[in-house]
Amino acid sequence: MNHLSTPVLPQIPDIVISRLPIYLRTLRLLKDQGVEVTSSQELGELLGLSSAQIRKDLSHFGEFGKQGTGYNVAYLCNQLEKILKVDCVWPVILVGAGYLGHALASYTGFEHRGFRIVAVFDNDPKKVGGAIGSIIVQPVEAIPAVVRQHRCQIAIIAVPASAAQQVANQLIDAGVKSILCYAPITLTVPPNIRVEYIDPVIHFQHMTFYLEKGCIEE
Amino acid sequence: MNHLSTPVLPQIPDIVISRLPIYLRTLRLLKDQGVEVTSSQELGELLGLSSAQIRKDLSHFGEFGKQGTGYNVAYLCNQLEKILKVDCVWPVILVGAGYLGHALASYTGFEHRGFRIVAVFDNDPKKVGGAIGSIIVQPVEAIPAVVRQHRCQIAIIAVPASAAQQVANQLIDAGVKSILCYAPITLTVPPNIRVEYIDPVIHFQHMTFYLEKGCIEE
DNA sequence: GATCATTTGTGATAAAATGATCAAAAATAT
DNA sequence: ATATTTTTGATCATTTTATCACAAATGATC
Repeated sequence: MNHLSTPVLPQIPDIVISRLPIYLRTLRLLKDQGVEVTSSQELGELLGLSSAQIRKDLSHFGEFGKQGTGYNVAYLCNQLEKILKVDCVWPVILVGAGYLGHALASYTGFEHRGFRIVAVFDNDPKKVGGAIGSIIVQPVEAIPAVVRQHRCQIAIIAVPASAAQQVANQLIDAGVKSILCYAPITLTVPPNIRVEYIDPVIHFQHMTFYLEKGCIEE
Repeated sequence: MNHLSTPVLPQIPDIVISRLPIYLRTLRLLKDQGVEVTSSQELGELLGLSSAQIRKDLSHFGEFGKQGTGYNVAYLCNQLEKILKVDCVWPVILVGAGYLGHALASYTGFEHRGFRIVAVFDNDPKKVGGAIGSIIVQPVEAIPAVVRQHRCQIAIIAVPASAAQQVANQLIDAGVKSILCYAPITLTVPPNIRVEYIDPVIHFQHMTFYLEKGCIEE
């Protein structure tokens, strides 16, 4: 192998990617407020970040600003949406029709940010066939067909921790590539599958480290 | 000021703190499975982290393991719970009694991990007075009294983005020190207030960067 | 049109986090 | 008893991330 022939493609740090959606969220807010131009400094103040950080993050993808002026809000929104590939609507499936599943399936804020829950699954026969808004809850056995039909790459797991790993396996078998897991458990998945987690207790326990101890009991 | 007199207290990196709850979550799982001893390597494999990382993180707080053996699961759980101050139950208040608020208030998984939702608030008169499990929804005006009564330092915001900043202000005025915000917005708060955020769309948009584009429309 | 105040994008620098290595200790096998 | 294996905690090296600082560009002001 000739190392000279290996192309050095500029690998963008994941930590940079993880900040882009935050930038986009705030830029959309500014846009909705009618703000036409902003600066890395203003954005930084809104987000609690340094202006240099924001400029450097954006510089990985191109030059979006104008010296002396700043950034055109609508243009930068558009560019970030393209970079993140959310200039479209992605189909998402949801497993788990408990309270949390209901809350997620009923949430109207996904669509305009690039996502739509297209199907809900549960293994409880009492829940299957029930409706959440316009979506009918299906049995988990229907997952593969629905994933294929919608070419769905993203799934949400909103089942109890005890069932989460098995559900994850079924989703991966069906072809899902990314999972957002609300179950308080770390999933074991192949390296090509991306999992992100939402567990409020993790955040609480992070907070309490910095708080003065103030307990009810125990 | 004499700089020699300034004690160099070992400041523990926040990124280390943020991993401890993950360790604890998995250790509790092992404990529940009857596992008595584990190693940094086993834990690392379960969590997708290097063993060195786990050992170094723990070394900030003391020596919890035994060479050649590893870590006693129950003991390490106990120590982590002390470090994170979750060897007790913290009162938490919740603002927002929509679908999400319902899901959070009904969730039974908080208590054994150190947290209890003690009150729910909403500004919608149609929701005030209603019951979620054993908790009666109160008007937001009652926040200060309840915070004082329970010495509550932690709050959850589960209201629409448009109301979140105002709710945050009310919570901070009432004495809350840490906020878990489910509204898709970055809050502006004084430097002594800690805010953490949960927004599934941020995770989705992070995922799509790495996926092959596959859209429904737009 | 010259001057001044802003603001970007970036190379250089500093700081932080991670990973590799290893002696010492403990348990197990021989 | 001795050798072997395992595993920690510490140190050192490397990589990654964040910050600094400034030339160049832009628009506003005089």
